[in-house]
Amino acid sequence: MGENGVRGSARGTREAANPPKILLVDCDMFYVQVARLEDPDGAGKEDLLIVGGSPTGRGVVTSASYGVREFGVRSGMPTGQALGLCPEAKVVPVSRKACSLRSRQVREALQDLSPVVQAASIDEFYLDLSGTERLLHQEPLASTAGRIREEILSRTAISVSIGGGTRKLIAKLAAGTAKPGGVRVVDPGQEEAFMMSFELREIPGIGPALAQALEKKGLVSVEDLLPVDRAWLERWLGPSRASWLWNRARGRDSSRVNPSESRKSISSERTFGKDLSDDRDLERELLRLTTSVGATLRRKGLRGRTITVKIRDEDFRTRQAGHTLPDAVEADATLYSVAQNLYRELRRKRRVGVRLLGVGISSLVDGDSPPQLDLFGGKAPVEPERDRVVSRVLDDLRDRFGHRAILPGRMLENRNKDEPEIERKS
DNA sequence: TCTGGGGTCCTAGGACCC
DNA sequence: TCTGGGGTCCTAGGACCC
Repeated sequence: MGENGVRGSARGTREAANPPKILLVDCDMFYVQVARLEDPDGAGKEDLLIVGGSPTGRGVVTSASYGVREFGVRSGMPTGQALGLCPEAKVVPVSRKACSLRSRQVREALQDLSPVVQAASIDEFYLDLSGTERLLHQEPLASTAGRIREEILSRTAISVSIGGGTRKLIAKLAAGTAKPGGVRVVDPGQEEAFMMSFELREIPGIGPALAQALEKKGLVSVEDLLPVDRAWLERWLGPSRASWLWNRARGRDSSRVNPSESRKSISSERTFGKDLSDDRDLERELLRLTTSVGATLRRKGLRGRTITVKIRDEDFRTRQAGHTLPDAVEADATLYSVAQNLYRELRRKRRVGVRLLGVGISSLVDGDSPPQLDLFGGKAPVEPERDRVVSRVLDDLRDRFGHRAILPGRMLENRNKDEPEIERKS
């Protein structure tokens, strides 16, 4: 946090001589690009393209082409509303598989070009090029960024925009001004001047809630905030949030480019086409979601201790319940028995129609790390080895015969007769 | 036209231990 | 019989991001 006393520190002195060189590589309307690349004759030929959920159901826009954005369409907007603004647009579904594949290709290409790469999201990557001056023969950062952009385009067919500066925050905001398909670097020392061109709500970390609270105090732009008395800010927001905001508005950000951010949680959730009330229906969905979370968990070689169930009621009120086990687990049987108890507890408290159901797992550890030992060694394991074996065998069968082939027992009764024949993958 | 799905981080209160 | 703080873990909720 406190970035203020940096001037006299070792870091400050080092930086004055050799300022950090941070880039943010941001894929332009990523989901739209991927949809076009996957279907060059269909989506590839549409100028007005929306990627997202179905307009008749409860879908929202994941990403829209620039042509569509001119009509005021934004991501997160209900697809029906988007079509109201831009009736000519074509809507196609998101292909998560294709998107993660393309994302990985971009990341791998960047890793060939830069020593330190951090994936910040599916379509954003931070690069730290500090200390590469000799390697790059003192090439200006903007030229390096331009070369990286061209290289990524030719190797992955994905167009990116790149922002650069001495801080992640500066690089991120600069990338936003470079879109689409451009490069923008803020020179060292120009950070505060650069920040002056933004409204507070454009600063990453200032969302709708804080932006609105600031606006009520008459603070809309960065310029509005700079002269504000720091002590007043602390009385209003508390010391920690005040200092965060104080620094952000000045372009100060102490976070580093960290290539090895490990995953903290895995979850799966679903909004139903129509609200569900029947517990049998809901528990069947719960089982599906749990199995999906379990499969991801095991595929990544992880186990987890905390299981969470989330319900969004028909009135959009969201409730959550969680339980932490003494040992990390991975088998569907364990996950489901905990999830079912949590689900029933939530339903006992409030029984109305359910719009969304979700299951998550956190407190993750490597699957091969030893279980927590208790001093007397006599504790029964939370999860029988047999259950783990069963889950892994089912994972393997699903891999070979498709995920519809093996459904949990309770689901078999409800299998639809007109589902496609089981396909054998090569 | 009502509001997706995948995440991260922070806060605050209570339990529990020393 | 009464009275401490500090640290850590767990839980629920909420803000925020893409």
